[in-house]
Amino acid sequence: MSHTSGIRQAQKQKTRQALLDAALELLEGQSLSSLGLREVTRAVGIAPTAFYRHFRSVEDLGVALVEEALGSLHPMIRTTVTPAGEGEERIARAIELIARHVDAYPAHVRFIARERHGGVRPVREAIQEQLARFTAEVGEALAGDAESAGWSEEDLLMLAQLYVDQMLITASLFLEAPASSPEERERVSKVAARQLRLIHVGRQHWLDGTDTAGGR
Amino acid sequence: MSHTSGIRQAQKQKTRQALLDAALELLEGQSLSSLGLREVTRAVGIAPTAFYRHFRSVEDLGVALVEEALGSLHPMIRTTVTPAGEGEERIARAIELIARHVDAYPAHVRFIARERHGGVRPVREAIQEQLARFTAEVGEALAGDAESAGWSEEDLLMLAQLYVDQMLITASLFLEAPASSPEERERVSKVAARQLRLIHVGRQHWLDGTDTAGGR
DNA sequence: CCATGCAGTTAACAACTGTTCTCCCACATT
DNA sequence: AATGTGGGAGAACAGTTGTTAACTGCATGG
Repeated sequence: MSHTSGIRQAQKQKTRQALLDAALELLEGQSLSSLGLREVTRAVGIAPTAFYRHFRSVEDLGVALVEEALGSLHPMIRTTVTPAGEGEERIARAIELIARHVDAYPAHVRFIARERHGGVRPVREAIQEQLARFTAEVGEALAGDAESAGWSEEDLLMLAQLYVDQMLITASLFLEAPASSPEERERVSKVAARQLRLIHVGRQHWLDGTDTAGGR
Repeated sequence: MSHTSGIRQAQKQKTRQALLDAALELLEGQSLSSLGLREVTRAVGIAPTAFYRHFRSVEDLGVALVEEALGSLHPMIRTTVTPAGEGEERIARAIELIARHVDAYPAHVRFIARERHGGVRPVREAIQEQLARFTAEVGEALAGDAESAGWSEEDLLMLAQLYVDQMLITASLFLEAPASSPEERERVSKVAARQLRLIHVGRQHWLDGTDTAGGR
């Protein structure tokens, strides 16, 4: 069943995407739990009943949005943590990447930040699940780093969590910074850089007080 | 005008509080932007129109909730950062305090976490403002600490921000942890403690690479 | 003790919501 | 060329929403 291609299927995907886009735009001024089905279809220009051909409910659409939003976030996180260059340079590059991503997909970032603790259970859980996946990936990336020698897996994961949360906080701050003022954005960058630096310093001296030091 | 006391004023405050309480409870399953005026009055048991005697709109009620919620959070933050005892002990105590607070006021914590990035502008701004105040306070408290000698005010504030954010993240994690399983709560505590410890280590070595070191 | 103020009520409104059922017709299948 | 599948439209439904207006009764201040 279903030639995966064809004019028919293509059109369907197109309106489906239109629904997602319209919803994302409408969500800039409200939360998912107050987004109405009719509101979305009206924005797209189709009948309310057509909505059901694509999603069972608005919650359902929300979960789909999580996939889309964190799908676009996925490659960024990978690139951000990828080891290359010296510490200070890596920090600057990571923050630059975050800033660029927020510029490119502001609605996606806003959606994730808003619905991460939002009022719709299934969406919250979908986000948590994806973020846990990210944390695990960052943990693995960290494990391959020379500075992580001697670290327990538990500690690597807690550091990864720290990085992921910090990344989201920074992204959210960029989002709130008025698009017009580069000075505000610069201020956010500076603070975020210092915080990452402090975490980095903590990382370097994490094992200082351990027996491992005199073990030889 | 207005004897601040009297049967009249007392009753008014009472129903006002009832509205706030009812709203807070209703908000456990949705976001503020989808909370209806009628929904709240229905829960309290008064006519919809009576709502206007206390708040101009649901947004307005939301802002009032921010005051209430962060008012209750305020003393906790103070106590948490107050210097007393050795580092490791302070960390344990801080986390214990957070856990207790989440147990005591789960709805408040949920509300703040949810609406911090929520869909209602005035509420978001009220929360941001209060959090900025907290950050400043924590910054001052940090300044009075022996370990902060030689720190610039800028750095103190970025550290304070790190602590405040970390505190909210931890509170939110406690909230998500099923009330029934103490093992999950213990896991959250452990990770949070390690993260605070790492930040603390970073703090201790923050000035290591500075000229100040060879100044003697 | 009486007149005023004001928390709360009742009734009504136009607008909006999610969901159902029935229909249509362009496309895909044979 | 005939058949049928499925995206979308249309109308109608029972509820719900915020807000208005005019009201009632009681604590209050003179």
